[in-house]
Amino acid sequence: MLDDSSPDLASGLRHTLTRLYLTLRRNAPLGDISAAQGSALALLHDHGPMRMGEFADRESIRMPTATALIDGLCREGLVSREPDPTDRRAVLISITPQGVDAVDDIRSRRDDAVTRALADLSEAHRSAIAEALPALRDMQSRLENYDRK
Amino acid sequence: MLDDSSPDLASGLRHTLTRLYLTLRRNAPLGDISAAQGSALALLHDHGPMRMGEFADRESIRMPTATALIDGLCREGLVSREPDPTDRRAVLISITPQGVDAVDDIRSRRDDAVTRALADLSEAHRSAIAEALPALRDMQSRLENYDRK
DNA sequence: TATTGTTATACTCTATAACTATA
DNA sequence: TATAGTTATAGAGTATAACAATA
Repeated sequence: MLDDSSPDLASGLRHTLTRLYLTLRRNAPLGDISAAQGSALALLHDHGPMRMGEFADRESIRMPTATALIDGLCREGLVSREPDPTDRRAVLISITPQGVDAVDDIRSRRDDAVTRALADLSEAHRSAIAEALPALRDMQSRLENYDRK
Repeated sequence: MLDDSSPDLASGLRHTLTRLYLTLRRNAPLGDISAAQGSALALLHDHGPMRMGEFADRESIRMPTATALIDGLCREGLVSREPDPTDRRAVLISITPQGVDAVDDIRSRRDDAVTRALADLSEAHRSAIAEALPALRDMQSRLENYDRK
């Protein structure tokens, strides 16, 4: 019988989550774009336009790093920069339609890999995962909140 | 009613797994060591000594990259290199006791974060996760095998 | 000749420090 | 004077190409 609150559950879960993510990443690689670019595009895709400084904060990188990263993405047409009309020191960075396509593409390739793996599972295993998904979401939001403790 | 085999389950699971991993990484950062170093140490910790070429293959990096990465870890005393007694062209790289400590330390800090999040969940959510863990392991091993399709 | 690894070189991502322009 | 970003410079991680040593 499994003891829910044991460190074994936490350690087993940590290990499995880590391997699942890394395997998924390996299964559907980013291809042309780097990990830093992929993360930047996903943020701009999900959050919408933002200032350079907010982008740097959310990506946990420094401003000069953000400048260089965004410059590269602009050169490739995946991101665009506009002066902020309310503050002439600032710039607003946005994902382009081409950038949206790049994010959607990688996500759908990863979804396909997960769909295939789920289809190969037993019905019992598949439904166990379906029933745990809300609990995993709950755990994720709690972990996220510890960040700003 | 949730349709287990729907793309929605795959997409929701992919999203939650991704966020869980990234949040966990952010919650318990590697600190002094880089991501590449952490991955290298985890591999050597779990697999044991190996040749430079096998290390490069398993990390999906090129040999010159592996040489530089291992050189850095050697300088920090986390990894050691020995000539392979059976083939004088080759070297065997191993994790040192200090490197083992570094891996154990980061893993235990991540386990602590997961333990805390699990403890904060409802009993129903915690047991849903406990019951899904074998299914998640099953899914992970299937995804891993697709890699060598 | 084929294999194992290293050296030389270059590009990206990361950082700190110093600078410019605007508030 | 403080804030938003950029430029200058440096270190780590990545790659390809060319090389050295050994099988």
